[in-house]
Amino acid sequence: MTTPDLNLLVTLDAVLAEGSVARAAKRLHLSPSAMSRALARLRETTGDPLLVRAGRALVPTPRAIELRERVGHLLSEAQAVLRPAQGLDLQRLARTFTLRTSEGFVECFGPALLARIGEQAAGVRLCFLQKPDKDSKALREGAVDLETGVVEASTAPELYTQALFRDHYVGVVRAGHPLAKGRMTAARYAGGRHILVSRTGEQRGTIDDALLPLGLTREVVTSVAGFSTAVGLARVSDLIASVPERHTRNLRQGMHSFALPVPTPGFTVSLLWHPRFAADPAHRWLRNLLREVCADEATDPAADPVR
DNA sequence: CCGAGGACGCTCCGAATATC
DNA sequence: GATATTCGGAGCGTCCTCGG
Repeated sequence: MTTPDLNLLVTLDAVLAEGSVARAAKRLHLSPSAMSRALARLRETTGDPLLVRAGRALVPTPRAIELRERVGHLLSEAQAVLRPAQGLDLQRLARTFTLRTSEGFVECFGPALLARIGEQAAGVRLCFLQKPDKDSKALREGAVDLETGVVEASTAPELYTQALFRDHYVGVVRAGHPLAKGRMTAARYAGGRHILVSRTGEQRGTIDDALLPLGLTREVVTSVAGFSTAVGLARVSDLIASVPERHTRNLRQGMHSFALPVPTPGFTVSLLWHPRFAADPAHRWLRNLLREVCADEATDPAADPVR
């Protein structure tokens, strides 16, 4: 198998960005005919016309539209690889990173993360944003540097992801709650009054689905948009909150937490970022720091009272 | 083993032609 | 008229062969 001419990537990027053979030629300091020939080679290599005539202008094919962004990122990465290495000077690094995190992440991992940043790079600031939806637009546009969350089928395919830790649901009630004494059973759990956490306002969730095969239903008294609200409400009432274990570890202090008496699927919380940042040394440093912090918290045996 | 020289392929260019 | 495409020729690098 012959290696494709990688110089064609530069040509492809120029042609797709300009949408014109003449302008792409100008950009790369070639003659229009040379660019036309290069486009012909690209067409042969990709097996797609890439740009087709529409009146006087050329318009991109669906394949060309699909490639446009990918090629741009590939080139910027390749250029970063070929650039002379510039050591990352953390002492002098002055930069604000914007992180869009899942609920409870800041409360759980923020203190350790900020402490490490303070030690290593005092000029770095973090800006944590709420995550009202799963839309990847902010990452794509560069408004957000990093995101944490569960990777789903709807997650934008161009994003890079790395698993941070596994999490699962636990139940939590106030200290001295009747459920805090005795053995927890599915029937006792289902018999209580519950807080449902739903970002979208849905009236049932995975726990209701898990109770169904046991012939049980639970009474949902109220639904709230966030885990911290649910825990806060459970702290001052007789309501039961069912929340992710890792994300609410700090929030549940002084309360009674228990393993759910019904099997519910665990989930993996991942780090997500856009390819544009893949080769950025400062961004890479922050990604490593986040991974370290999450790994450390995961291996802290004193931190998990629920088994 | 090494250098010279020819064959070949690739890419470039300018000019001519096609298309809208 | 503006732009894209095709054509023929030129320059350059690589590969192969051959002689020293």
